[in-house]
Order: sequence, then C-alpha cells, then structure tokens
Amino acid sequence: MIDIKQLRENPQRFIDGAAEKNISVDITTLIDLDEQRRLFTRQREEHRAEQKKISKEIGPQIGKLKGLLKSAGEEERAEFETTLAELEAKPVALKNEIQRLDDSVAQIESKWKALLLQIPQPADPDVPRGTSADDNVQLRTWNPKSYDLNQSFAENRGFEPKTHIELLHALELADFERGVKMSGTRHYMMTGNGMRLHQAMLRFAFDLITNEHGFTPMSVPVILREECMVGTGFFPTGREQAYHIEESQRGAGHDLFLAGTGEVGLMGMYADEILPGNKLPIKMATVSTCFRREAGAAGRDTAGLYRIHQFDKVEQVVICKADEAESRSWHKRMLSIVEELLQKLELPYRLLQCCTADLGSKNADMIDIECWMPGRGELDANERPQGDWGETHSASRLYDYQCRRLNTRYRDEEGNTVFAHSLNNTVLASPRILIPLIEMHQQKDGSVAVPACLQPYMNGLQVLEACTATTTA
RNA sequence: GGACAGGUGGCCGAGCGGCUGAAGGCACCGGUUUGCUAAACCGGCGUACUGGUUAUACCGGUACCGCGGGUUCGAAUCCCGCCCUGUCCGCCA
Repeated sequence: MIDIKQLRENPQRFIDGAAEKNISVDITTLIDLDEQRRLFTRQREEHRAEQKKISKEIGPQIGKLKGLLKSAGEEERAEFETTLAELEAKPVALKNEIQRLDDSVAQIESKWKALLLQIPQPADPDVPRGTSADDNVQLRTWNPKSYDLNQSFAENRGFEPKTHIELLHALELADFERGVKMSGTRHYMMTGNGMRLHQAMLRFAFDLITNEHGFTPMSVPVILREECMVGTGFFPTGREQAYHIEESQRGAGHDLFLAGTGEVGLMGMYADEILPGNKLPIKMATVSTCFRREAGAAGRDTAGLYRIHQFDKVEQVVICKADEAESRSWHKRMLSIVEELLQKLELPYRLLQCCTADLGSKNADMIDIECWMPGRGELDANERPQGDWGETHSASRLYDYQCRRLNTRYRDEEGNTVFAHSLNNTVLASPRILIPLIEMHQQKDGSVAVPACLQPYMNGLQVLEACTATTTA
C-alpha cells in the first residue's frame, strides 16, 4: 500500500507511476474520496466531542431523573418526564446527525480503501521505462568456462541436445501422463531419481541459504486467510492466480487460499506487529509448496516442467529498517546468493533488470535471473529448439509497500514506530530449475551428469542413466 | 465434530451502563539517593487518524478493551453473529 499522505502531496508521481507500469487506476477519484472522507470524518469527530461533553454534563442528571421517575407520584411523574424530554432533546439530535455521518463515512471509506489497495508503488527512477517484458535490460551474463554462450550447444558439446521433456522420459524422471490423469493439465509427478534430484536441489539450496548465509530456517502455512494475501500485495490484483478454498460455503467463518509463494507465510507472520528495532534485519528462508492457477496462460508452455500448477520453492525474505541504502544493499546480497548457487550448479545465467511494465504493482524494483535452457526457444530448420533464456528467479525490492499493507512496524532509536522495508527473492524453484540442470548437464550417451555439489544429496550418484531409474513400470 | 471456560495496554491482572484510555502489579525509560550492584523513593511509559502551524517538539479532538453489528442520551460493561485460545470427550497423520 502506498502512503496516502504522499499521494495527497504529489498525486502526479503516482499517476505517472501507474501509467509506466501499464496499470490503470482511478487516482483522481481516490483523491476526491480522500477529501470527502477527511471532511466527513472531521465533522463526525466534532459532533462526537460535543456529544461527549453534553453527556458528561447531563448524563448523570438523566440517570438520576430516571431513578426518581420509578418511585414518583402522579404529579411528579409528569414534571420529571417533561424535564427528561428537554434534557434528551439535544443529544438525540446530535445522535441522528452522527448516525448520518457514520453512514457517509462508511460508504466512502470502503470505496476509498478498495482503490487505495490498487494503487501501485511507483518504480524507482533508475528502473528502465518500458511497455513490455521485451524492454527488460540485460545486466550481465555468467557461464562456466566450459560453455561459450556465443556458440550453440552442439558447438560447445559436440552433439545435439535433447529437451528436458525427452530426457525426463528417457531416464524415467517424471510422469506427466499420470499426473494429468489425476489432476488435469499442468500436473505431473516426479519419479525415482527425478524425485531424488528435485529433493536434492531443494535441500542443497536450503542448506546454502540457512547454513552459509545465516537465514533462519522456517516452515510456513501455505493455506492462508485472505488478509495475508491482501497484506503481502498478491490481492486484489492477483486474486485469479490463487486457488480458493471456499470453506465459508460449508459454514465456516472464512475462506482460505493456497499461497503461490512462501513469501506470503514469511511476511504474514509479522503482520500487525511492532518489532523491537534491534530485531532487524530479519532474514528468513523457507521451503514450501507453491500453487498457481496460471489463469491467462492458456496455451503457453503447456508441455514439460516450465509452467505447472504445483511446485516447491526455497524462498528468501529480508525485513529491514526503512532505509533505502540498506534495502538496496540487501537486494544485491540476495542476488549474489543466487549467483553463488547457480555457479555451483554450473548453469549459465543472466541478470535482467525488469522494466516498469514488468514489475507488478508492489515492486519498486525487480531483477530476474534467467537460466539458459537449450531445449527452449524458436525451432530451427530441423524443427529443433535453438535454446533460450527461461526465468528461474525473481528478486523484488518493495520499500515499505508490503509492510504498510501488513502493518508491520518497528521501533526506531527515537522510539517512533516506522513501517519496515521488505525484500524477497527466489533461492531455487523446483522442478523448473531441473530444466536447465538436466539440459545443460546431459551427455552424449543420453545420461545426465550430477553436479558435484548435489552428489552428497543423491546418495553419491554421479550420473543419471536409464537403467539406474528405480521407478514404477 | 461434541461439551464447557475465556479473550482488557509489552506481560500479569481489576473493572457497579456515565466520574475508565482504562485501578494495581511486573517489565522498561529518566531522575534522586548511592563506594559498585541491588533496594527504596519520585516521574514517565499504547496505537492510529485528525486539527492548532510549514515541522517526527508541544497542545487539543476522535477512535481503539479479539472482530463486526445492535440496544442506549451514553457501552470494556447489556444483546447478536463471527474469529481465536484453553480444558475435557470423540476421531486422527
């Protein structure tokens, strides 16, 4: 959520910010509603103050009269009733007026809140302006010494690559048909060594981030209340991307939603809290199952492990003090952890500075990491893919946008409560990361070499071969 | 799932429908005293919005006693719905 005070002071910044992100929101209406809300709220407060004052003056008198009324005789009764009516006339008039203002404020406020939640965080000035993902800017690439990105896979390795789908089938690492049979399109199963590899990847990444980089290991709920989804900024805009468990239909008090990332649980845990300043920065990592409906992606990446409804992800999150320099430095550090990971896995990658159009509404800045996937991309004359980059990681910098929504604050040195800054980044998402892994490490004989860093997590296995697969027939 | 009990400030805990933003205690901060520490004593100590002003200093107003609604001139206190917690029973990885 943006700071409404900043919007009042400089609406143009937010109008431009939304336009640059290609997000259409009615900021003029929000400003109108904001003014009305403040006006009516102030009037209501003035009336209430008056009411309280009167109440204190005549309240006890009313109470006393009502008491006397009970034991009063006929003549006295009439007199008391008249006095009572006189005393009550003014507060009753006030009460009606307050009731009217209450209704106005409630009505305005719900529209105001709904709009406010939709206003995107403007991108930072150093984020390239753009109209689509095509305008993202490549920052740098990395490749192992043995792989020249300017040459084709065949030129590098001396044989034509298979796609990950072909490799998964041949080595019996995954079963798409039965996954689809049970759950429908975009579902799959990892089988035998495929599952071992999947787990090895996750554990390797989790150990790296927690043991080597001091992030606190966490398990988090992946079934969450709507407040968490709104608080973390995934709702209302991304509502159709989340699976919705309509428990209220069965009589429960609230619905639940499946998280699309562990970030929801990690950030949600500190909602409505004021943290002691010395607790920051909070560095946490979780490994969790992620669920995405992939609404609007019909027809895209339908085959293989690229775009699926359920996967597992190691996620890193940092909650730090409200300091731009500190935020920016954490962003870099989180990215460098991923670079270390990918280098250990010997996977070529590139860093992409996302342009304004690709940021999403909550981010001030986002850097994606894409791995080279030889089995992806346009088909050549022989109907074989030419290879392409595929997104495997995404590092977001949000300033206080998320903490403001979540109401996560900390107490600074002067004792003030301040909204914290938050950042998040993928450490590793699997099975998507298995695409570059098995495509890049495939060998001429159709086997796949297991990178050294994963071997301890694979019972020491060095090569995945067809005959080593121990899966169901 | 069934039966009870209960949700009050950082924590514990009191609270007759008006004098309660809320007693008391603990913790914390400042001060006095003090060889040091401790103790004792004095003072301070919630969040948010909003106005006086341009200001995180100061003064005022409003709201907040799980959440939402209702009764009332007036609600922490009465009523209704929901959420959550605890205990017992049942079921269960």
